[in-house]
Amino acid sequence: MECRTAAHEAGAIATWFDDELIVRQLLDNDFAFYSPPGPNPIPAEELATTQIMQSTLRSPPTVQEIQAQWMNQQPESVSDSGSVLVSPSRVSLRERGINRIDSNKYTVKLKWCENGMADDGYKWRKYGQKSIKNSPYPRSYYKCTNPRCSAKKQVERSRDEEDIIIITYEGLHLHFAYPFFPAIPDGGGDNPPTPKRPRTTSPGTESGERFREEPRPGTESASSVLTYGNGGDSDGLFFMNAAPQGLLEDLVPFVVRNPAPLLSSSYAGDGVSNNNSLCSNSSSSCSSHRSSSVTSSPSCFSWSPESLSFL
DNA sequence: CGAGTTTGACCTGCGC
DNA sequence: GCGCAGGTCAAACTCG
Ligand SMILES: [Zn+2]
Repeated sequence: MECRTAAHEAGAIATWFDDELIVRQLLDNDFAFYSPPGPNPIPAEELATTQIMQSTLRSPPTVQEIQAQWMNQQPESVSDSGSVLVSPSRVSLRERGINRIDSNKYTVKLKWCENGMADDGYKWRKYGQKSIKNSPYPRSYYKCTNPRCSAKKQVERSRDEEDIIIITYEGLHLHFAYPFFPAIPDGGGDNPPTPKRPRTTSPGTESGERFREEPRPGTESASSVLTYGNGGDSDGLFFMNAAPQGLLEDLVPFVVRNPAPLLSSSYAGDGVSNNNSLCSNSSSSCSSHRSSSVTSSPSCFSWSPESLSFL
């Protein structure tokens, strides 16, 4: 509703390019504090492998990490259709589980994990849940808690594969991920970074609750699956390097649109923000109910081979 | 008490 | 026009 910003509409109508402009404007105006990405001390390559691996255990990979992965692994090219083709293992994102539904909508399939709380760095507030016609599982609706952000996401469990969660992202984030803001007064856009993990909620909710029907013991398993650990909000330093684009999208979109080094063209693509959410966190944790609130996202979110695998 | 979740009601689009 | 299904609202409730 009101949240829906011009960016949102523009995206729907035209292309995300418009959004980009808007976002940029916002950035210029509102995010003065934004500091340009600093050079990454760690070689991208290591970052990719090392950090991501580590993050798997403790915290969700950051955009930076993912970015690095992509940069290293794939010099890919983008097809006009919006899907990205990767080289080495060149598989289109579509094949990897990322599908572009609309100019500003993407779906991501994630493997569900049980405990971790994967946080995509953004806070989400659940505003609805609906049972879907041919699915035994309900779909949850989330909005970014930032009042100026129109990003939304829908989380539902795949009826075919119970351990797969399908997340549909819609809209761009017009702000940085929380962790990224040190102590910004506020104007920043989002709320100040929360040092503690207030409630990371969503995790529970999304999947937890809805899916909680049966907390699946760590199904995550898959070896090549990237699972986000939780790190709470903290890790989300998404886009530290990603310059302005950082705020816009999280990983996927990022990847989608900038398969190439995002440093340059940044998001000219379409945008979408994605976060990930999902997973329940086991009931135990999240489910506790609101475990949080805002959540970030699900507990652990893992990119399965089918979805996105950086490794 | 504030922030977030839950959940039924309401709204809207679409097919018949 | 009607009914269904999906999406959103908002009051009530929970938790820290
Ligand atoms: Zn947002």
